[in-house]
Amino acid sequence: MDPLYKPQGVEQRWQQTWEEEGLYGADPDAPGETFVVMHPPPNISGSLSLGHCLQLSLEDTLVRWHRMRGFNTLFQPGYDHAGISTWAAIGRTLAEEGRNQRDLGREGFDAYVQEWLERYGGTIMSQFRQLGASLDYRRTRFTMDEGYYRAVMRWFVHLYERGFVYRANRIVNWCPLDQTALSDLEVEHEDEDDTLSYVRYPLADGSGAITIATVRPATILADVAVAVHPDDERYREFVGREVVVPFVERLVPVIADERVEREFGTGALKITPGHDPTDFEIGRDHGLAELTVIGPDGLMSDAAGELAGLTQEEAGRRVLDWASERGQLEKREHYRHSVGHCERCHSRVEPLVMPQWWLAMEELAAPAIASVKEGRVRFTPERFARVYLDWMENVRDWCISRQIWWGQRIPVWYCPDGHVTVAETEPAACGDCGSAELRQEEDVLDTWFSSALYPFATLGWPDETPELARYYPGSVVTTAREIIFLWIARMIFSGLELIGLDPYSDVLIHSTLLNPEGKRMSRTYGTAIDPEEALGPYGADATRYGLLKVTSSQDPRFSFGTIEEGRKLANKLWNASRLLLMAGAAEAEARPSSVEERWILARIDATRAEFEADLAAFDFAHAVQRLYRLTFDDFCDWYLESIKPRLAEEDVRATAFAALERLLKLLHPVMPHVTEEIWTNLPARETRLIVAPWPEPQAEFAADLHALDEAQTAARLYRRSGVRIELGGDSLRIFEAVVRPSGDGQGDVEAERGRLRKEVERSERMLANEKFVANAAPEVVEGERQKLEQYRAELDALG
RNA sequence: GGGCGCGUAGCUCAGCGGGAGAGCACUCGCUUCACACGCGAGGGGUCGCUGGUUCGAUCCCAGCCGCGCCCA
Repeated sequence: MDPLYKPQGVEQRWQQTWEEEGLYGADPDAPGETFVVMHPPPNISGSLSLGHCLQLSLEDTLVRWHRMRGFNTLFQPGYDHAGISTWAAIGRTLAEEGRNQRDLGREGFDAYVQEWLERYGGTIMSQFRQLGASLDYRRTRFTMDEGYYRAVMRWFVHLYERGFVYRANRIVNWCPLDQTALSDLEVEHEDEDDTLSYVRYPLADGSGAITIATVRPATILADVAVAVHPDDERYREFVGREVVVPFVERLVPVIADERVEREFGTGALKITPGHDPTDFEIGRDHGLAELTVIGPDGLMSDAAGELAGLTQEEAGRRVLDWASERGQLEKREHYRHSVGHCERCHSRVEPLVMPQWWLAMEELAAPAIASVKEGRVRFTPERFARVYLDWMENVRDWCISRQIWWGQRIPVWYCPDGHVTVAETEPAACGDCGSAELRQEEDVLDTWFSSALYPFATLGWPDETPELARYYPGSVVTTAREIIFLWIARMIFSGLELIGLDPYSDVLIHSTLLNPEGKRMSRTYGTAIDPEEALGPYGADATRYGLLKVTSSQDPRFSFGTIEEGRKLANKLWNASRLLLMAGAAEAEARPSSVEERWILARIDATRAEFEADLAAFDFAHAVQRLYRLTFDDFCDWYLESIKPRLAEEDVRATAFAALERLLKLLHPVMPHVTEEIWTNLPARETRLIVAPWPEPQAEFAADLHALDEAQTAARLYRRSGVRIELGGDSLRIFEAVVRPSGDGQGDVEAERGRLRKEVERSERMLANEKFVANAAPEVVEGERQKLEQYRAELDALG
């Protein structure tokens, strides 16, 4: 064994061995309580980031821990077709060649994306393996594979038959670049500088005018009303009268509606149901027409008459010029407001009225709200339950159709007579008229529509497979904050709707890793750190440790510091093991004959209990910190140093190996490779650590948990000042073995006395405060009294 | 506009009512027979600011000031 532990090579060897020996495999026929983690399937449109590694590290720690505890574990891998994301990514690649997706044709695009899939899909799975993630790779699923596709079709038809899916002409978020509708959740709001134009709309009878403020003057062409707040005194007399829309000179009514913000602009709002979501709702309630003057390409449409074909900016200028010439442009002012953008291509989203497929949410949401309210699904940290509930309780219908070619095609067929047939597979004839001339709906489904089925579609649903029976519902799902609505909420309601059970009991929202500058890691902005930068030089174990160490804060800035700490821990373990192995073989059996041996066994067991509690609470940062302290302080600094003089005794070595085995077991879920490598070097070791049983509680040595206190106190004093306090028996022996004191032990006694006198004074002052003694908790006062006694005793010991 | 989180040592972060902590970095000492990628010691902080509650506040409350995120 080399004095320096080098993870390179070792890690890969174990990853291969574990997988080849089938130790990652989930067996539905095997015994044991189940523990299931469905790893959120990454998009095939990219490679992994360190953020993914963090997520994978905490999942794998939980999975390995449960596997060792004898659970029947399934750690499910897969990847996501990621509809618009992949569509946009491929679009960017094609654009460099001067082409676009639609140039390829629908089949050509499918072929192109297959290549893409093999390339990125392969990279992703090899990155999973490189981190030591013990996923059952044989079960890798893809959200567009044949079985999964069938599940999505069943889901759609089910919802259609329940009356939840419907097609309607409503306002949608339209991405003019990707040429598709988006759901509300796929729109990013960003603040932008704009100009607010105040335009006068004359009353039809010429008796005055009403001024509105708009940032989109081009849409004036599609105005169908002006609205004011019903309680707004300024405009009360205008309600019910007609005004003339500038440029198009159309007569439209002035209406009253409570949704108008009185404080915005002049308090009068132009109503354009065809191009604004709020106006759309107001329009529907007032029975107004839905005129559109902007086309799917974001340019002015034919309906814009002489302005057809112009950009909105140019059209807006023309409209304002028109108003200005007639004295109807009152003023223009700077205005900063939030504008919707496509989250994938960042184009400005165009609200347009068009037919799309929708999922009615209210009835589906109700049981999913109850699951969280009643604690069947728990969020960690708890506050995210509130975030989930706030959204679910106000959830709006979900636009599920997309006008791209990548995704599950909506299973709806139309005949020439306009009849609609909905079926899981292509029907032979129209369900209404029997016509064989069927044309399938061109649209595909929102990628999240299929992701919603992940916890059971991966297990073979809608077939009744052994996997489905065994591994649904699952246990824990972990994800980033922004995925709560997109995925978590949808998995819960779809699981409840189709199977009647929540998909998991725990939702763990993990921290979002920032780059060292405090910016979000993003591959497109070049602010991401490639996992290879950590995995290459430090190895997977150190990377896992370092990432877990930092999961207690919400948005930690990435630094190599904690990974370096992990590397040190691996190296320390390695060398501690070398010490024991070089001392000679012995069977691993706890046969403690001295207090420090009983003490380390007690310390390991106490840490085991605390570590278990930490993991149960998903507190990985503290869990990992405990292992570091146990290894460095307890095991190496005190235990190994104190038994060194007796390592020739076989019983001492036997106990040491037993202790080391327990230590390795505790560390394995966090640092699987180095622990397995050491394990395999231990004498007479035949099993694999990955499937070795988790340590049972060991209470028989608990009485000695504090047995080294005296020696440790003496060591602190001696190391600080050179002063030796009188020790006897075991404490003296351990002190001398660990500290190896030299010199006369006189040291700076006077300085120590001074330090202790100060402590005594502080303590006495506190206890002399009647209000403290009267008001503080009794145990606090008692604690202070004991400290005072301790200081006085130490002062006496110095003579 | 609504909501949430975070400001603690040079850096990354713990602590969250009773004497300010860790790792890294820095200074000093030590080649000591597992590890010098080691061991030991040390310097370094008005715990963002201002009020309040309390015998006692980094911790609780309120208001500011910065940073970040989510929703609309």
